[in-house]
Amino acid sequence: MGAMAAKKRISKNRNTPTVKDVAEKAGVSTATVSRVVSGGENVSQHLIAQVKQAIVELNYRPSRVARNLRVRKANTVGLIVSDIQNPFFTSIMRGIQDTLQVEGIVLLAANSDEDVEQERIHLETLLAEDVAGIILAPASSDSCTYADILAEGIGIVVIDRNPKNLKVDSVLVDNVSGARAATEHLISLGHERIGIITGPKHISTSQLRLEGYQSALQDAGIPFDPSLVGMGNFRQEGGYQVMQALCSLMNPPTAVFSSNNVMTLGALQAIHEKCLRIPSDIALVSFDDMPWAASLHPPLTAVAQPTYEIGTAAARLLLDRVKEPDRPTRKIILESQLIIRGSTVVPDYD
Amino acid sequence: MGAMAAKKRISKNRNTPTVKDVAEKAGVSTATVSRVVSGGENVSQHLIAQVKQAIVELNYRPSRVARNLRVRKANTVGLIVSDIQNPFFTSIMRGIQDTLQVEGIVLLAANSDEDVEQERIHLETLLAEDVAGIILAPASSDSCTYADILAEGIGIVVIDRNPKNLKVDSVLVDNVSGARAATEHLISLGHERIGIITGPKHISTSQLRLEGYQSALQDAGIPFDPSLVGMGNFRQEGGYQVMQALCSLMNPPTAVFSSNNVMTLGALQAIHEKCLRIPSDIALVSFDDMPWAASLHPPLTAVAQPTYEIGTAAARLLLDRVKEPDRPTRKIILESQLIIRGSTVVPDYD
DNA sequence: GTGAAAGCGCTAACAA
DNA sequence: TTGTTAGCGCTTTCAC
Repeated sequence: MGAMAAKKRISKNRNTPTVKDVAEKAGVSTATVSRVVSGGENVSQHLIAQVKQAIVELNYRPSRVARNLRVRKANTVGLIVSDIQNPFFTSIMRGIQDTLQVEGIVLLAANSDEDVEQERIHLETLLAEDVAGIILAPASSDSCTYADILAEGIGIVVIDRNPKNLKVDSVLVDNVSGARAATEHLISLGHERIGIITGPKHISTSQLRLEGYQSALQDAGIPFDPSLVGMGNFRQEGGYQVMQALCSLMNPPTAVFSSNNVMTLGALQAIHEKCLRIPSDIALVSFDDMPWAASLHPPLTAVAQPTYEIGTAAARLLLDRVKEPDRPTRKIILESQLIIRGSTVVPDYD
Repeated sequence: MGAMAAKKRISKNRNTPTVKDVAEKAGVSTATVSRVVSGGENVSQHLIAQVKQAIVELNYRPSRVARNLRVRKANTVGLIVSDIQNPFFTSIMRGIQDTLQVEGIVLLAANSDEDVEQERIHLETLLAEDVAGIILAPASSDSCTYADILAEGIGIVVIDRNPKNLKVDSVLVDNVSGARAATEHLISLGHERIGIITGPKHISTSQLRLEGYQSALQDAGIPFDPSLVGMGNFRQEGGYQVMQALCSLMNPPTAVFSSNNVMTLGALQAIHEKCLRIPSDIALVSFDDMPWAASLHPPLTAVAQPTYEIGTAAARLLLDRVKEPDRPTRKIILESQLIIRGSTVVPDYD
């Protein structure tokens, strides 16, 4: 009975105490410990104090995974993006984390590298990991790819891209109108030969941005010239190569719309190498506003996407879905915003 | 016995099948199912086939969390960085993920925002989440902050920064020599008034980079001028403000060393606003090489850190530590590399 | 108000 | 080779 009894009673080899240890130390049952941990409803003040002390003394920390197993409820959410290094996605991730943290949910982050096979592996892993739900920037536009995942009955929300016919919650940006705004801006400045650096055909955002570009041209009565369209790969080299090609045209464009942020970096390199001046020799607009855009010389005109909000909205949709699995699916479309800077317009000095 | 018996036997309300369901369907015990799932040792071909078929038919997927609970072994690792949006950290994260994925380990990523309190919350969460280990870019240089975490007996490796007297594995970059190389480079170009934008005093990398800067000056016999030292906050505005201040000096520097990538973005803005030319009016070197560095005009001279390797090394250290908790701690110091571009040197056109 | 006991999905002795 | 059983750490009826 001596409180000083030199009893080192730690369950198992690992030295982390369990409910059992706490119960023993406090002289109560594990049920009581559990009650105290979860708020102390229906427990006498007396025992609460006793248990709390034992908890402190043992430095007890309840295992969430054991709890989750018991209550059949996960507190993890999975995220799969195509490029974790792209500021577009990290900002989204930030929004997701901030929203989930409030609910005590942690994020398992994975990277598909735009590769359907990798994506599939990660999806499997996350399912096996018993996540509460998954937020996904799909690498494939083919909804069949995700058919069996959906059959799994797990909450899923797609962001940025939306595979056709996929019946899930989604958070998207109005790519068409964003691209149209960018193109119209160039047209309003008097440009008529406007190039575009597009992304891979199979990615919906590429298609939609091209669509916006084309519709702006059409509305302005400017004929569409296929030679001004260069397909990049959403990577830096892609932007570089396409821009080089555009500049080498017999009749090069006077302005270019780059439909993704990292391709813009490549495009800039090509422009600098050719010693062209922005915007006088060539004007440039980019889809995606990035932290470095304002630090360029001249600063970059860009279509800003509400990245952080995409993240918070997606997280919220997922939480709702988990709570209410049978609710009708929702599609949230956020607006982009054209931010005009020096890469298209020479600033007035009055 | 009819295979067509319309028995919908799914355990629990959630419709995901368990070992039990598979066992029942295959007409074997759960133990056999478990054996088949884990490789099929000591199971007859006959039953293996039977079980596998049941698994496919039910679309069974073993719960890793249940498994982990049973075998007392986690397959998650936690990562806490101070800014998940900083390319420096995303690249590290990439290295970590690529290394862990091979071992079937998934990453729980969290963001401390350079805030000790947030960091503490995340540490607690990760511990409760029963992670196998934690990779941490510490927000505090005070090792006391982490004392009780270490007492937890969990594997932990720190990256980028190293709190004094903290006995854990670490992966660091040689900040002093990196900063010295940058400064020496400027000196070799004939600069004598060299400014520096430092980070917060309490972050070790700030101190060390300042140290490298000072030692280079000293070696060159250039007196240290405190008015040329401006303390930023490792954020963009910080770099902007410090650069503005430096440029407004009676006798402004002819070159500046910015000791962190995002502050460099702010510095660039300030330089452009003042319509100064790089490198003729002011030369600029940055610690951290970033994807956009080569796309600037002129491209940015920078001290490149082996970010991806930091990640892989940290992951490897952690895996080793988990396997062998009592091994002596190791400190890995990686070299940085000065990449000379146009922001310090006008390229030759021969 | 409190405890005993069952069980979440899984694995690992131990028996057979 | 296969099944029975106990138990990982936790919560939650159900008795008392």
